[in-house]
Amino acid sequence: MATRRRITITQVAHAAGVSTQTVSRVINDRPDVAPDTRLRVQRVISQLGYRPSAIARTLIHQRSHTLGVVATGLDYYGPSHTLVGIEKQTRALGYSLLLDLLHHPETEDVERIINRLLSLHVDGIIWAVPEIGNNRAWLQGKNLHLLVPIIFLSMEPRPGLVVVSIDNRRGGRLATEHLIAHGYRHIGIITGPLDWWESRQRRLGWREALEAAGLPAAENQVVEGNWSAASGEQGIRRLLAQFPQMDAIFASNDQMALGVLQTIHNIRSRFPEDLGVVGFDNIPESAYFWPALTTVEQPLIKLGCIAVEKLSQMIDADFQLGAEIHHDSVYLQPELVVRDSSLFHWSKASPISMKT
Amino acid sequence: MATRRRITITQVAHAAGVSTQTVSRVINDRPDVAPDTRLRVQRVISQLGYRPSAIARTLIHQRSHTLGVVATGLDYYGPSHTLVGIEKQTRALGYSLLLDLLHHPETEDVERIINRLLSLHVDGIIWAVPEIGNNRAWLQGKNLHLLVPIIFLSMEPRPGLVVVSIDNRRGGRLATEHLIAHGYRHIGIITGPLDWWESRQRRLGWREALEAAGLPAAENQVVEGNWSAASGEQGIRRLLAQFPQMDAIFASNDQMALGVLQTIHNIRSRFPEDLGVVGFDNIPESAYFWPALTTVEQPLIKLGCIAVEKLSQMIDADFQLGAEIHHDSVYLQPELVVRDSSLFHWSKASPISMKT
DNA sequence: CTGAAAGCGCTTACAG
DNA sequence: CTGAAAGCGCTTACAG
Repeated sequence: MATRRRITITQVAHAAGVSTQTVSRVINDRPDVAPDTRLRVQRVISQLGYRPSAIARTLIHQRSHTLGVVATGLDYYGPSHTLVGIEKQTRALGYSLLLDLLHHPETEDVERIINRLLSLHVDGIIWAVPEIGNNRAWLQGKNLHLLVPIIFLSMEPRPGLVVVSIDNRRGGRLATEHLIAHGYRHIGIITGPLDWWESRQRRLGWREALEAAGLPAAENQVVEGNWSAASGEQGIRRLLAQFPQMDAIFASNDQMALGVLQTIHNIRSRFPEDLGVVGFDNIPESAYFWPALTTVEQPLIKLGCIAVEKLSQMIDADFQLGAEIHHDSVYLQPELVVRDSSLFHWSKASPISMKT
Repeated sequence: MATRRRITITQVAHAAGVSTQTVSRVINDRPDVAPDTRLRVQRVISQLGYRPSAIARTLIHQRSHTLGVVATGLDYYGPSHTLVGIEKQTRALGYSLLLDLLHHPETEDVERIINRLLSLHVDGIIWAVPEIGNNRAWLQGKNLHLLVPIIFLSMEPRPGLVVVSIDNRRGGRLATEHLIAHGYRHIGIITGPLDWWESRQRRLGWREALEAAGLPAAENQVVEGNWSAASGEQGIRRLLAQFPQMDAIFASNDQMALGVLQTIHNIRSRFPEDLGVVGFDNIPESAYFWPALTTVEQPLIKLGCIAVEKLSQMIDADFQLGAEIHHDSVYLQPELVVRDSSLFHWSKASPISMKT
């Protein structure tokens, strides 16, 4: 075993009968090498299968061309989709990606993770963990900037931090305004867990839309879910009890909306003639719910891309490779996707949903 | 800018008035350090916020404690769930994870990716890309073993390679046997893309079950999908036309099953009284489809964990840290999850699906 | 118990 | 156009 040996520049130099500097010049495409020398070296390189060590280069250049991403909840559509965007742009900009998943995003020991990332010389960090409860407390007193450029996803803007978020509040407003525009007047909400910043933002949007329309937005119209379809089911049952005049519901994600739809089918006492339903996320499945779900689409891939893009600019500025840029936080706008679930009498509809 | 400076061992040594060796001994918990020296050094370390460079250590030890994972399709449940398992076990074993996503898993230039991973000194690679068409051709002629330990997920076993897979064939059989046991006799299938090895395995299981029961498994019972709900819809429509006596259907994943369910609702000409439906994957949503979907659950987290576990053993053997182990390929067994969609007359059911 | 020397794989001045 | 020397941050023998 372990006949596995890394070919080094020294071996290449030796085999080609030149110094390591010359090999280095060839690798890095420097012009100051005699054409035949270059050719000879190149031949030896491909013959030996020489691969320059990025690790050694990191040590010299004090730059690893590696980014660290800290994420969580990859079993949900939002986080995994965001990660795809992050990875894509990371690669496009020539970086490698170190992945860290939190299993307890509210409580996990953040210190240890950052330390590991720093010991690996990452050039920057993407903090893709949702803001939950007090899980930003570790930011207090820390002077992160002095350690490494870092960009945050989906959290409340804070002075001194660069944050890229979806405008969840706007999303909640879009969903609710749509329902109002279609004649619904008694609109309940199943929120996400309310210690999530994003959940509160969506609820805020819901409330603003109702108030702007002069409609009630009372406590009995609100139920808290936990993003799961099961909590959507519990939510709708509770709402039916405490808000019987309800004629529409904004579920804060598509899974919970799905739970609502199934429950309506199962109960089939009062509806389903006239309960409007809007979700949030536009997961690929939602177009095939029964009825097809009206929902709010978030530009998640774009979110990941822009985060990496900005982080890269911060890094470059740090290395003085680019102009000094002012780094503002950014909000990306979600979009409403209208389908059958928010149109009156969808349950009777059949031509509406027919595809060819 | 760039007042950001990494604290080095030299600075710590200087500040503590000792040599770098002594600092090194303290960091690595060596016993041969005078108690007061140790204390003094430790204090300087935490005061300065010194973080030993994993990069420098990699160079010396010829071991990075980093694994590379090459994956794809993270927007689907299977791949992202598998990644969660991989990351979890990677962390548990003290490794870091370098993530590479392929955007064109059938054609992408694999050489470049492996080269990058090798230049980053990964200790091992997890190849979590499904086997599609000829996308294992690059294995030919390569002596990967000589480069780095590598483990493959979900592909046809090949001599000399270590592979960990879900037993998709068994899964297809489970699904079909279940339908047969519940009285269905004319069972169609919507397969995944047939250039996927996993799709073919699931179809094989379907066929075996039918043949074992003396039931027909003819070409007109088979339609090829592409994993999307939309292709499920197209699939069921085609099947209805070419296999009109069909009374049940095995959709090779839950998304396609969802497309089937919605289409049945939309058409509502012949059924839905009596079409049994079974999916594959057990995505969290499937319990809330209408009707709740019977499906086949794959132990994906476990798949990821076991892959990393085995890879780690291969690495240790390579470094002669452990005994020489014989590395067999492994099949993990999926399990059937029975819900309403495969029980007669589910569409009339309501008490069945009632939850409290 | 402690430290001067050499080296991991590479690159950056510097000298010729 | 080319190479000997020094160094990135750390550790491993080796000597005391």
